[in-house]
Amino acid sequence: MTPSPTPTALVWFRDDLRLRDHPALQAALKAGLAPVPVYIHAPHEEGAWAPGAASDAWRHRSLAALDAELRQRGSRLHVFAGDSLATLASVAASTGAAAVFWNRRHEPAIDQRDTRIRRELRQLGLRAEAFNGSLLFEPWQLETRAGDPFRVFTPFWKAALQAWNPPGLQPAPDHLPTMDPVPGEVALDALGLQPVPRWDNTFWDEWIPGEQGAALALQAFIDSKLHTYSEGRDRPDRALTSRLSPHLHFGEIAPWRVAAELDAAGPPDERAVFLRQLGWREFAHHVLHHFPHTPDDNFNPRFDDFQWAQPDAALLRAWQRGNTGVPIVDAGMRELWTTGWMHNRVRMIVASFLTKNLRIHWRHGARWFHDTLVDADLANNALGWQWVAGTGVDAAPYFRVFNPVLQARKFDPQGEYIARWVPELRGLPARARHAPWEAGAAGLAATQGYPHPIVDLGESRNDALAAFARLKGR
DNA sequence: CCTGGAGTTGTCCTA
DNA sequence: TTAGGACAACTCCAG
Repeated sequence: MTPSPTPTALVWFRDDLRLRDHPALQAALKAGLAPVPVYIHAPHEEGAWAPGAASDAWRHRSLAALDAELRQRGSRLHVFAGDSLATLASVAASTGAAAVFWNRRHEPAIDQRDTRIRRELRQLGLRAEAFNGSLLFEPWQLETRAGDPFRVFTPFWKAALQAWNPPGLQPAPDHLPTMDPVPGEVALDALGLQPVPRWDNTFWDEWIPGEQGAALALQAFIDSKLHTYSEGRDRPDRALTSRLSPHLHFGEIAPWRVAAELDAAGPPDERAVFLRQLGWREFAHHVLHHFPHTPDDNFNPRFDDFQWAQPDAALLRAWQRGNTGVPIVDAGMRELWTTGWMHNRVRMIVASFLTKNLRIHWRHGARWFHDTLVDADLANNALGWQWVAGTGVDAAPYFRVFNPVLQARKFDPQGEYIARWVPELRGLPARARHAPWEAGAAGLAATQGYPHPIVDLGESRNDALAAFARLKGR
C-alpha cells in the first residue's frame, strides 16, 4: 500500500450526509489532515430504536449521493459493516490516520456508544473529537434561569432566539485527496439497506435524497411556499410545507443553513413561523437529551396508570394500513405507506385517532411511524406522540380530542387530499368524502367497498374522556 | 420564596 | 349562524 502524502484523519459520516457546513470534515482540513470519508453500518449498536425500513431506504440513496459528491472531488466514501469501534481502529491503522472526527448524534444509545468509542480511540493514541453538526443549539446549551432543562416550548424558544449565534456557512471543499482502497471495505449495495422487494419505488417520485435534493427542496420552499406558510402549512391538500424533515434528519442540510437562506427571503412574520418549526426540532432534541426515557415511557408518570384499550391486533392493523373507515385518517396512513411521509396536520389527526378514539398506547403509533417514515427521528417522534397523547412535555391537554371529520372539513375542504389517497371515495361529492357514512344509501353505493368506521367517533371520544377522568381520581 | 402570567396546532354546548 | 365559555387544574418560568 502506498503511504499517503499527508497524515490522514478519518471523517466518520453518520447522520450528516453532506459536504457543506460539515464541522468534522472542516476540522480535518483545518488540521492539515487528509480526510478519509468513512461510513459504518452497525444497526445492532442502536438498541431498540434502530432505523426502520423506510429510513434505511432513504439512507441507501443518501449514501450513494454522498459518494457521488465525494467522487466529483477526487475522493469517495469508504463503506464498512460491523463493530464501529473495531472498524475505526482498524481503518485508522491501515490508513495511518492520526485522528477520527465526527458530528454528534443525540439519541441516548448512540450518545453512550460514541462516548465509549471516543475514550477507546484516545487510549489507542488517536485524536478523537465530536462536533455539533445537526442542531442550532446543543441540547445542554440552553437552560432556565434556575439552571434546569426547559419543559415548555415557548420559553425555550425565547431563550434560543436571545442566544442566537449560528455558525457561519462553509462551502463544500473543491477537491479532496484520493485514497487507496482500505481492507475490509464493502459495497454500499451489500449493506442490505434497499428493500426487497422494491416496495419503495413509489417514494422516489416525491423525493431526491442527498445534499442536492435538500438544497432543491429548500429553494422550492423559499420560492413558492414561504410567503403563505402560516396558513398553507395546515393544508394537506396543498403541498405547502417545506418537506425538509428527511433532509434534516439525515443531515443533508444544516439547520443553520436553512435559517440563513431563510433570512434573505420572504415576509418576516412567515419566516418566524417557519423558524419556530425548526425550534420544535431543537426542543425535541433538548428534551430527549435531558429525559432519555421518553421514547419508551410517559414523560408524565401520572399516565402510567392510564387504562389503554385491550390490545387488538385487527384494530391496530386497520389503522396502520388505512382501513379504519375514517377518510382523513385512512388518507394519511396510506400517504405514509405509499410515500414514506405524512403531512404534519394529518399526523396529529391520525395520532389523536389512535390514542384517543382507539385508545391504543401511543407507543404502538410511535413504533409504526419509526418504521415507516423516511424522516423517522427519535427525538421528534417521541415528543410528537407524547404531545398528542397528552402524556408529554408541554403536551396538549387530555380533553383535546381531534374530531377527524371537522379537521378534514377545515383543512381539506374540497376533499382533494382524501380523494388522492382513498380512491374508493372519489365518486362522492366533497362534503360526503369527509364522512361517507352520512351520505345515505346512494352515496354508500358509490364507495366501492370502503369500510364503515371501525369505531364510533362520538362514543369513543366519551370513553377516552371517561378513562382520563378515572385517572384523575387516583 | 412568592406571585402571576402563560401554555403549538380543539371540540362541544349553550345562548 | 356564531360567539363565548367550559373542559382541569397544574406546572413552568421569569421577575
